[in-house]
Amino acid sequence: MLDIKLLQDDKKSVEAALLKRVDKKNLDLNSIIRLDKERRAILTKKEALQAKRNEASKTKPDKETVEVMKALGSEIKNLDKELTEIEAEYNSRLAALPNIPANDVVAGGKKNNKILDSFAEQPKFDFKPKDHVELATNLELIDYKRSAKMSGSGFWTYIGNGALLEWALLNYFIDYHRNHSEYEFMIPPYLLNQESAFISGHLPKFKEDLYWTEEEKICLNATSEMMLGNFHAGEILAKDELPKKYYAFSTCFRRESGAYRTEERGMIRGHQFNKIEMFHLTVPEDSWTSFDELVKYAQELVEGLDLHYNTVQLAAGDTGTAMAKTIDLEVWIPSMNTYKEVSSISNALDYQARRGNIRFKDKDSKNQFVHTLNASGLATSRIFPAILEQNQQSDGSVKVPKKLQQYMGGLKVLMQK
RNA sequence: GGAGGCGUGCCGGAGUGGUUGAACGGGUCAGUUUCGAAAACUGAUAAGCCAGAAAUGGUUUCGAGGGUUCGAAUCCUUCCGCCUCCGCCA
Repeated sequence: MLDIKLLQDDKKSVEAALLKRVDKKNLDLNSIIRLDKERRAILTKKEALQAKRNEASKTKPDKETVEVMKALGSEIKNLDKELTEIEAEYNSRLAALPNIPANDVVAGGKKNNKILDSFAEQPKFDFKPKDHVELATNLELIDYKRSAKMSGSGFWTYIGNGALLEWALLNYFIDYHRNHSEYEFMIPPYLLNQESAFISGHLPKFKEDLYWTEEEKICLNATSEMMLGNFHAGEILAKDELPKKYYAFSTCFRRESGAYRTEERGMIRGHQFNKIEMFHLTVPEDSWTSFDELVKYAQELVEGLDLHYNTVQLAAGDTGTAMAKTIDLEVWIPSMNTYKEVSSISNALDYQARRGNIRFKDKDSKNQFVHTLNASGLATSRIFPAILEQNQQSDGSVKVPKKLQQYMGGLKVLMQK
């Protein structure tokens, strides 16, 4: 949610910034400003009448006054109705505006994404490399077939050493975060209500991408960012409580309806995957420092596994609605001859905090919105195939990254039984 | 699943239709006092919105929504949350 005052005061620069990510024909700031004007006019009128009524109601009124107030009451009611309608329209239009991209975020869509950095060499194979589905099946790490039987396509079961590898990854992530004592570990519920999904910015836009229960109006989380963003909703934090830094584990659920399924085989895009998410709440002046820290931590996690990946700054149009700036870490998937996101690091500035009404008292005891940031740290579902594919050897075996071996009873190589 | 109770400010806790944004107590902050501190005393201490350059004024909010009324924290209603007892399951 953007600040309406920003629109009122400096429509031109807001518009210019938003055009970096939205088509001109889809951007109508004037109507929002107009609705806001109308809204305030009616509100002022209504409040004047209410003041009159309150004055008369301070003591028991006489018969005559009661009659006058009756009429006044119905007038207030009418204004109120009018106001409710305008506000609904106003709010939904304002809420639909995406965040203002940061200054250094370039305009346009995916094709304008820019590689900032690249880690390690792209592995070369002197044999025909297999894709991760084949590797995982041959090495009996994952059972795709039986999973489809039980749950449908897009689900998988980790079996044996595969389950061990998955768990090793999570342990590696968690142990890494545990070294940073200011971070608090969280395991939130996986189901959340509609209001929370709105606050996190996933409603209304991503309704179709979430799994909803039939009876109750709650959905499975698509990322624990949804939970962490809501954890402090409605609160006013003390300044010395900030920054708050969390890392949370959750299994994430996404319908991915109609998406990409054919080329993205196996576990590149599934309905269920495991993820550790980092999340910061900061004072505004510190949020970019936090951003750099999150980028660094996410990078260190991938680098610890010796995987070749790129650090990519997203163009405005490819950045999530709520975010002012996003950097993705994209790991090399040889079979697809492409790079796939394993971590997305974003600064939402006050956009989410405004929706969630998360504030802090500044040094003048004024309440200000906090800034929120999130970053995967990391999701397993793309790291797992990257490990299989990048570390495969000519005999079909796969080397276990050094950092993971301690979590797998010293196992160094995954081999066919 | 059945029966009952409860939801008020940072916290505890009054308040059952008329100057109640809310008694009282605690906390916190500031001041007085003190060499300093404690104690005591005095004062301050919610948020949103609207108008205003500001001072300030207005308005809304007592779990959330709707209703009754000239007037609602107080009455009705729906929803949400919490608690207790019984049952059921582990």
